[in-house]
Amino acid sequence: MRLEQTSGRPAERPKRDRAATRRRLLEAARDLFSEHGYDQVTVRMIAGRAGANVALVNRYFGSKSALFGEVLASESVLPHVLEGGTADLPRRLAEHVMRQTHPASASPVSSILDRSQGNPEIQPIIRRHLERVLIDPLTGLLDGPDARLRATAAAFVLLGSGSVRRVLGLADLHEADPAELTDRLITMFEAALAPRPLPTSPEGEGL
Amino acid sequence: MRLEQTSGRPAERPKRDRAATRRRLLEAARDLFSEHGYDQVTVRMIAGRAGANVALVNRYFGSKSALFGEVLASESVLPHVLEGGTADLPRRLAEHVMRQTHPASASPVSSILDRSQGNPEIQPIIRRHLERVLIDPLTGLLDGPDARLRATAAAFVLLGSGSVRRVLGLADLHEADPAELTDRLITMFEAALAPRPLPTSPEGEGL
DNA sequence: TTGACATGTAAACGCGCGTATACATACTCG
DNA sequence: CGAGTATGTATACGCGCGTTTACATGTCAA
Repeated sequence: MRLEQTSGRPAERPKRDRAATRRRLLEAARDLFSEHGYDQVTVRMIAGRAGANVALVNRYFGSKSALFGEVLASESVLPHVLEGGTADLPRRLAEHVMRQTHPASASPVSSILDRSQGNPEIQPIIRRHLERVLIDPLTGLLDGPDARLRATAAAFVLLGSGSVRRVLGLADLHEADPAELTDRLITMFEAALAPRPLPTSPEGEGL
Repeated sequence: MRLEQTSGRPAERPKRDRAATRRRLLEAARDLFSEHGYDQVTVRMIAGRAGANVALVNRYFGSKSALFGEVLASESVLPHVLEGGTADLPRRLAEHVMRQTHPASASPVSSILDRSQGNPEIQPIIRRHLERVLIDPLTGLLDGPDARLRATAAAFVLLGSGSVRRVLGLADLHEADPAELTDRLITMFEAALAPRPLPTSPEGEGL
């Protein structure tokens, strides 16, 4: 009774294509959430961009927040950053942050998380996603004590760069020498992730 | 029936007291914005807590967003953190972050900024405030090159800790040894603020 | 005392939102 | 074909929001 075709060959898609419409809605939602954040995007905007009717959002996803959850579930925040062991991890994290400073290469989910943190309705969704794709894998990657704390400290920098991008804008970041900013981020991630806190500089080292 | 005639001493406040009402509205707004963030607070909630009529919000402040701006302007984010030179600065910043992890001692404005970053209507207000009370003073405090970039890198950690608090919650932070987390934050701020990027660890140092 | 003004109140406006309902049309298959 | 269903559409509901308007009442000076 479903749309399972009984024949072996792929049937011609009908003009009315549930799967395709659903996919278009999901992609439209991803793009819009990524650009404007959850609260600023209306279901009518999503339907409009997908070329679909508003009611289909609720028909296919149940609610706006459920659609948001599906968008997050369908994407991964840190594509390859967490693969490859810990040797080069601070550098890979730093380069990930640098990548987010160019909208063209920023990952949609990073932008979504940057821009959608306000609404309490989706806070548990965001929290679970962040733990699932960032905190938990990163914790698992780390040896030594306090792995979860160290992963959380690294999240300070990752999420903080998002706040800075959104609130302060990209101008300051683009004026900087990318190599130097990368190096600075690497040492910040090293300080966050080190098994034990790194020794602090002698007081008064000139800043 | 005037009991209090005009006299030399400060007259009794009238039952209808513009200044006091305004102040109550401002304080109610500060508390509510701090607890729930801009979007989640309605002008009716503010008026209710202040024991005032809704229309007075607009009469005295013009609009909800203007009231928000006044709240920010009336408070300082980093009370004494930026006073006292650079010698102990990373430690003072780290301790400021630690203080925010206990709601009782968190500064209202930090909470407001944590929770109100989504709405584009107030984004310029937040941006200006953050530059005025954080980025600019911090930049001025730093010697050496790239002062503004280094201040921005420190803002990564400051704002990131806010995101983590709001999204991930305080549980992970409270489970940690405060002294160790403080030390870790100190080294992270040192890495952010150092005149030149600190040397990176030899690759493969065990994480 | 009285009239003008400052302050506070009550009620509604207009809007956009997420969502639900009732209907229309394309497709499938006996 | 023709019934039955999957898919899409048009429209409205109900609500809460920020804001505005019209009015009431306390205050103070002349």
